[in-house]
Amino acid sequence: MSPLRRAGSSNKALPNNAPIFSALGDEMRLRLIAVLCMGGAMSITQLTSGTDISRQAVTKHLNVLAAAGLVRGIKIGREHLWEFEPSQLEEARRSLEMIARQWDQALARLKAAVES
Amino acid sequence: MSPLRRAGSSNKALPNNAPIFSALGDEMRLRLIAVLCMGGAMSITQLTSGTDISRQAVTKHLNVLAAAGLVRGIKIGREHLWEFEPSQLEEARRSLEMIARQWDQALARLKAAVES
DNA sequence: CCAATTCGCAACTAAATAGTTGCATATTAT
DNA sequence: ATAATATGCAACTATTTAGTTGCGAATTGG
Repeated sequence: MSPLRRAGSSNKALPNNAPIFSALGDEMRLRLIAVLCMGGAMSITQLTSGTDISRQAVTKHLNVLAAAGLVRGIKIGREHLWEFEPSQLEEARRSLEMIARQWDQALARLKAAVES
Repeated sequence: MSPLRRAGSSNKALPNNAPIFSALGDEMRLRLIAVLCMGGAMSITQLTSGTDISRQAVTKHLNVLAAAGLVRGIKIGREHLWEFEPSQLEEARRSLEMIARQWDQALARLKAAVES
C-alpha cells in the first residue's frame, strides 16, 4: 500500500480538520477570533470599527468562521451579535497535538533503530 | 480604542501565524504532513503514489508547506526528498493554546462579575 | 552509450476567495 | 410618523489557488 493510503487509513481525523485550519488561515479572521475570545459577544459594526475593510467584508469573514464552527451568531433586535465557540478550536488543537505525538514516536523509533 | 486595535496591540502573535494555518488548511497537505511525520523523508514520486493528483500538484503543495516552514526539502542525486519540520507546527500549537487560555480567562472574569 | 527515472520550469484553465458597491429591510429613537 | 441605525442580499471585479499539460534537464542503471 502506498504511504499516503496507509496514513490516510490509519488516521482519518487530520484531513477532516482542513476546513478549520483554512478558516484560521487569514489574518483578519485570526484578529476577529482574538477579539471575540477576549471581549465576549460583539456586533458587526463594533467589530468593523478599527478595521480598514468594509462591514460586508467583516460579515463574510464571520460567516466563514461560523461555517467552520469557530463562531456563533445571535440576533438580538436589529443587532447581530457574534461570540466565540471554543469546541472546534479544541478539535484543531487536538489535531496538532496528535501530529506532534506521532512525530515524537517516529523519532523514538528512529533512535531505537539506530541504537540497535 | 476600538476592540480590534486593542486586541491587535495586546496580542500581535496570533495574526502572524495566519500563513501557517493557511498552509494547514488543505486536505491534501494535511495528508502529506501526516505521511512525512510518520514515515520520515520521502521523494516526490513516493508521495505522489496513492494520490489522485499529479506529481506537479504534489510538488506545489510541498512548496506551500515549505514556504510556511512546515517541511524541508533535501536534494540527493536525482531525487528530492522532503521531511517534516516540527518547529512551525509547535508555533501553531502555541497559538491555539494561547487563544484557549484567553478564552478561559474571559470566562473566569465573566463568572466573577456575575457572582459579585 | 542509451534508456529509464526523477524532477523542475513555464504556460494555461477553472474555480475559489477577498473585497467592493448599491440597494432593500428591519429595528430603535425622537 | 420619521429619521437614524444595523444589517442582509445580490452582483460585480480582481486576485489567488489548485490543478493540468508539455517539454527539457539531470541522474542512474544496464
